[in-house]
Amino acid sequence: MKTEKNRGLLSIGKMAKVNRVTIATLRLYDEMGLLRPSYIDTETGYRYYDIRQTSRLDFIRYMRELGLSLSDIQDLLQREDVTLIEEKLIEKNNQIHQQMRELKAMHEAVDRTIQSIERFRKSPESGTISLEFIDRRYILFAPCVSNFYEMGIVAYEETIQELRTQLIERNLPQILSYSLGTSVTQQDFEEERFIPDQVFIFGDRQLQEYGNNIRILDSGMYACIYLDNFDDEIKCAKELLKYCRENGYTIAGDYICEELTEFNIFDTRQRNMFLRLQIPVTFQKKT
Amino acid sequence: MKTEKNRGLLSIGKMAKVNRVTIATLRLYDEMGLLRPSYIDTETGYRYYDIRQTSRLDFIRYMRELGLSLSDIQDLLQREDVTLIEEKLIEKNNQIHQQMRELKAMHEAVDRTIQSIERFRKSPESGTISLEFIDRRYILFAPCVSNFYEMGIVAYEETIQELRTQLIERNLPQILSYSLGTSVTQQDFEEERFIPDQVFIFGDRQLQEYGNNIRILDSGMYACIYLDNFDDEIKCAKELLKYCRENGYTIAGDYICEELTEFNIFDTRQRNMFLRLQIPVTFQKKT
DNA sequence: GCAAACTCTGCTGTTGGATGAGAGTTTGAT
DNA sequence: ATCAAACTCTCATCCAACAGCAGAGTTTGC
Repeated sequence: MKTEKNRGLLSIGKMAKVNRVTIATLRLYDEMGLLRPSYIDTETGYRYYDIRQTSRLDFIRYMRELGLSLSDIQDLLQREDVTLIEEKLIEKNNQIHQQMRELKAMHEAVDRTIQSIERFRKSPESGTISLEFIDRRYILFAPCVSNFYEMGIVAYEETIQELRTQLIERNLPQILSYSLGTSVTQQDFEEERFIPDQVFIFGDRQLQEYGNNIRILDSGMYACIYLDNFDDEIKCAKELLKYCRENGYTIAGDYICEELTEFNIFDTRQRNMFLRLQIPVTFQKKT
Repeated sequence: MKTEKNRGLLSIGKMAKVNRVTIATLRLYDEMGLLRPSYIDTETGYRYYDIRQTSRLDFIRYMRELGLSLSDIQDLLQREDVTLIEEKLIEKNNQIHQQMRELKAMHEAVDRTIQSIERFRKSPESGTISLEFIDRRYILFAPCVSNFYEMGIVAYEETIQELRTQLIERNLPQILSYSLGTSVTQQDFEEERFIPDQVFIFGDRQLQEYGNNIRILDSGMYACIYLDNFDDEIKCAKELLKYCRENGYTIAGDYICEELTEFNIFDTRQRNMFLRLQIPVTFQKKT
């Protein structure tokens, strides 16, 4: 009934429509003291807003977009200090830079995972032996704390924990977005002693920035064998070694087991992996 | 008391520590069926996990980082379909690109706001007349729907709504991060008729990509007067016109009122603005 | 054998709203 | 003036993804 006091003012619904917010939001802001309606009908409790209050609402939404909480905003509004706002903005700009870096890292991690899936899908049949040129690789390694060839998969998982710790220390994305590898020293391998030396992840050039425990696997020809079962590793590795000897290849470095984990999530009993065992080799040049 | 069944398994606390999650999180995942403990003691209800379950937990956390909800993840896990996961990852990569763009836009918006505050802080005293070179500016405009010189500030706010609509249509950041302006056509202005022609925001080059309602304000010399009160605009504009005439400047385009809004948030009764009125001028070249 | 550390269930709290019930109010068309 | 439609009020509940607590029971290590 009152048409005197709210002349030129907007009902909550109109205010909401004009500013593209919901009525609930306006009520919340009122309750929190962020944006009090210009006039409230004391009898009906109806809220009426002044169109000029849009600027304050703008401010609130802008600060929200910048990631400030409503109570932070309330604080800013109460203090009426532009310098403080400027500080928040500058801080926000730094945050944005940080977020951009994180986003980039995430992007790379996702790419790696996609590649890994593709590769898994297209890897050759189990038992296939091949001779491949493999480009230089950068790895982040940890020494093996237990012999998982003897102690089984649980020991392997424990060993990986150490690697995980290193990833966390370096603020790197978690293990799932990398492929894993283990090595046996050349000497042990040639004498057919399967003693794990290192466990590692394969990264890219940028890994070099992360200081310790980084190693480069040189580019070159590798004798490889593919298999899909952790349990057959030693058998296949020996087969590969025999193959190298029969063909007169010279072993040129540590034995490597590369693990494309795919997603070992559907069966908790066993890692569902695909392995590519690798022996770096060189050849007698024909002179 | 039971030490048979949980041999080699981890209590919830150890599992939490190893994976750097909280106990509460593990309990939640159990409840939701995302990660059921390997063994539960039926008498005590104690949960025991297998170290191999870390891989599943890894997956959950990886997907969480990618922004999937727990129920989405549950879905993925139940379907056991790697293709689906790959799709999600590709989708996520697109999202990341989008986010990067948004972040960049936000960064620019924040920068603009900071600049605006700085400028406000350092603007000269009210009433100051100056002659300035102003560089080319890009504006996004809307025609004025009402004469706010006659109808007052409420009409002005209504006019701005139209501009706001355009910003939203173009997915541009909200009004607060731009400075506003209004114009009067050269002819009207010279004949001292204050009829608003356009209302607009000042943007940057990129604005050109946004199609319609974009206009360029040419670079050149402008006669300017600063003031801090909306109500004095016409008075000051006339003064500025008089000044131009007395000095023999030739008016070379539309009259512009640039509004540095600062933050008009602390006093809801009135926009707390700082205005720079501008008349583009040219001079008789001395020959 | 005993204390310390751990774990259980069930509850509440968090943020920034969304949604809904049930009652009352305003608006616009007749 | 009337009546329905549209609007608004308060109060309550719900969301996601946990965090934290209380009070009771359990395991561990010395």
